[in-house]
Amino acid sequence: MEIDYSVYFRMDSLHWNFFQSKLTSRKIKKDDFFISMGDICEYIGFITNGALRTFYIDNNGNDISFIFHLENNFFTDYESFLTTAPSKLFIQAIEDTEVLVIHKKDLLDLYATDVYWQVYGRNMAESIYLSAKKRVEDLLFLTHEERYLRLIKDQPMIFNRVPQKQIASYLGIKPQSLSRIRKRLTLQ
Amino acid sequence: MEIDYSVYFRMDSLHWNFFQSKLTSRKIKKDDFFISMGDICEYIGFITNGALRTFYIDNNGNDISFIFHLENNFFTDYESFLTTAPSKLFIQAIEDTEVLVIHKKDLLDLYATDVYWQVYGRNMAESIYLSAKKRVEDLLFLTHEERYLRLIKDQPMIFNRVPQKQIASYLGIKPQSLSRIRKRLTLQ
DNA sequence: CGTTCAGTTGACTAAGGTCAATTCCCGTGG
DNA sequence: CCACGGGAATTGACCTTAGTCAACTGAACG
Repeated sequence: MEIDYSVYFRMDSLHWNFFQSKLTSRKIKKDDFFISMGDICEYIGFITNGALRTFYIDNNGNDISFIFHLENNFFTDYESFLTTAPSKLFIQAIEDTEVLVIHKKDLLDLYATDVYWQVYGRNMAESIYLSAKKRVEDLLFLTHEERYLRLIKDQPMIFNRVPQKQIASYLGIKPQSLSRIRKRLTLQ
Repeated sequence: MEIDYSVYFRMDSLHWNFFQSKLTSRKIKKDDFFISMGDICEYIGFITNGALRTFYIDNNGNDISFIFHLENNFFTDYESFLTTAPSKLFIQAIEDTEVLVIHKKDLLDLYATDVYWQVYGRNMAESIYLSAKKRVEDLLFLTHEERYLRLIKDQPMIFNRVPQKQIASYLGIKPQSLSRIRKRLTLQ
């Protein structure tokens, strides 16, 4: 049984059939990297199975989670992809993962073929922007505790799949602090 | 003497001439609002003179600066513009300000006319994304003090033009804390 | 069975938040 | 021109919370 992913890509079946021919399937074993710092990211990917984590290693060697990607979601280092600059981050498989990827060259070809793909590309950039803006709002408005509670609400499945210290760095705090926040909440 | 803004818009003169015909000039007096919370933002603007500030009022009534816009830069509530949802923020003139604006309808018309404008729109979305991502990185990686120093480096002119408490909220701290950080730095 | 690493907990330190008083600056009106 | 009022900025005292360092627990895995 073949799963129809066109709904996730928001394409009608005509365009999907064409688009699908540009997609390559790839497996990434748990703990393997899709992108390492310094690489140039030439793909946009979609997870059909498994999970990835995007993270930074900062100047002090701290691992800082940027995004958790679960199945049926897109991922890429969009900055490196857009600017052809060396990536500042890592994308690593949290579990054995299967992805569909499209190469930048193929996407640019599509853009050149038909306005439909230009519109598609613009919508993609716009929706990626909206998620980044939401992240900024979270970081500006919410306390650490509120941020934790929101993550539970938005991505509850994450907590079964990634170690707590990686969640802590996503929230911008140390593992010890997250542990204390959790304790405080259970006592109430 | 008429100033040629085409360089800021990154357009060749042919497209600029056409685009310019869609632009409207508007004056915003100091302290007046370009957008208030609840409005739907239907314009993308460019500042030819003066300065604007985008900010939120959160649930507790706190004023939180989101972006400072100086002359020769674009501004909009891109989220409201894209989604046609009521704006969550305010855009207010810090000084008497002159702007050029294009209406969403006109921009969509342009998109429909020529792939050139589709590409233009995609590039715009992409570069807006990159600035939001940079903001996330700042908020995730830097201490308050480092964020303050980076702002001095990136937008030094801001400090002459907006009160310190508005800068504090941009950095995610209280005015008292910013005052103490400044003091700490002068003592060293 | 022992090693390893994540998570928890404790004691202490550092930093920001809160509340309040004071000073400074600037504009306005007498 | 001066006096006053109001808001911004600073400072102090105190509180709350996160960071740090270290010890301990527990589960996973070889």
